Amino acid sequence: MAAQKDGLSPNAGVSFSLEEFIPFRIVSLGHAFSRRLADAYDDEGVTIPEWRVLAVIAEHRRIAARDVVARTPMDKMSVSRAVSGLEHKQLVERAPEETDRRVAMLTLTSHGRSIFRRIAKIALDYEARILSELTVSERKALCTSLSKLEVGANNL
Amino acid sequence: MAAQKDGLSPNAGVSFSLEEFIPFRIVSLGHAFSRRLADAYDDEGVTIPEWRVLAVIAEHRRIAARDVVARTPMDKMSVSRAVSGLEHKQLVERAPEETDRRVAMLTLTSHGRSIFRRIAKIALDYEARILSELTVSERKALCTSLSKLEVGANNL
DNA sequence: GAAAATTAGTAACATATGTTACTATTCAGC
DNA sequence: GCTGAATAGTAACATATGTTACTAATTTTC
Repeated sequence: MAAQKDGLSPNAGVSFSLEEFIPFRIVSLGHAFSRRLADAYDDEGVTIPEWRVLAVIAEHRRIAARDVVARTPMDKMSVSRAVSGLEHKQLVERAPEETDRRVAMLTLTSHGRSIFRRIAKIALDYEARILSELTVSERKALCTSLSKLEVGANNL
Repeated sequence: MAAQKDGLSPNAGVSFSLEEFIPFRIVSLGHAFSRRLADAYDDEGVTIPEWRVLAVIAEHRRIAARDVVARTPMDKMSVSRAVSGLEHKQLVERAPEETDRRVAMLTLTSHGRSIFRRIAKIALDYEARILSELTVSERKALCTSLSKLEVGANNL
């Protein structure tokens, strides 16, 4: 199991195992979550980026697209596309801002709110189920570690 | 900060904050890692899926494409494409298996090994830097929590 | 207060990724 | 040992995502 260090080893001098590489494990875990949650989105006819935008608008009630960009890892093009899709499905409304006509404030329609609630319910249930595998102290440790990693990921 | 529970709240009855939703935080963290590590791949002219395949071959010395599929969250088409790319760049060689001519065994060329070592070095350095933000016990707890979540993500 | 720089958002293009269906080969059952 | 199911891998297509460059509105600077 220990890595060979002789010159014949394909990875001579570097002991690297993808399956033990933490960033890879975290990315893979994220994929697994996404795949699982996709069922909930699909059932409601909503894509992943659309769901994210929906959730951010729901949380803030009224928010400009650029502020959605600031609160997610999505770029402004993804947000633009997601908003168009949501508007088409009549889940979101754009209200041009009088004081700055470049920005449009986004709000949910009542249909948008009910879709949001249905997906959020499923998402929270799923989160609760997977977290229930952890002890309370493990859960707390995970949260603080995630916070530290979030900071470090972008600054180190 | 507490969610309103009256009927006027856009998320009445559901207290959901995307930024606090653990699966979302893990996906976002994965994106941040990928973005950071992409610099190392780009410098060597290798894509993310190609790097993953490279790493798995390096670890096993000699492995069939289907077994790469089994060891990563990639589907067989992604692996097929990555292998083609790596073969084109002469980082990987395919050797048709005599006992079953459907499968081709993959090995690294010496050039492939040196590229692998360079990227692995950068990746391990990056991992070490971000993990250095955690205490030893936090690191251990993270590993066990990740293992539990990996199991739960696909089964719950 | 006009010209230059900045910002919000989108269009158009290129690239990447997922999906379906196919070929070639091997395996299983009879 | 022949027929039907299974497997490894890929081609061709559809969809999604990232990138660049643009428009329109606003702010800044002189």
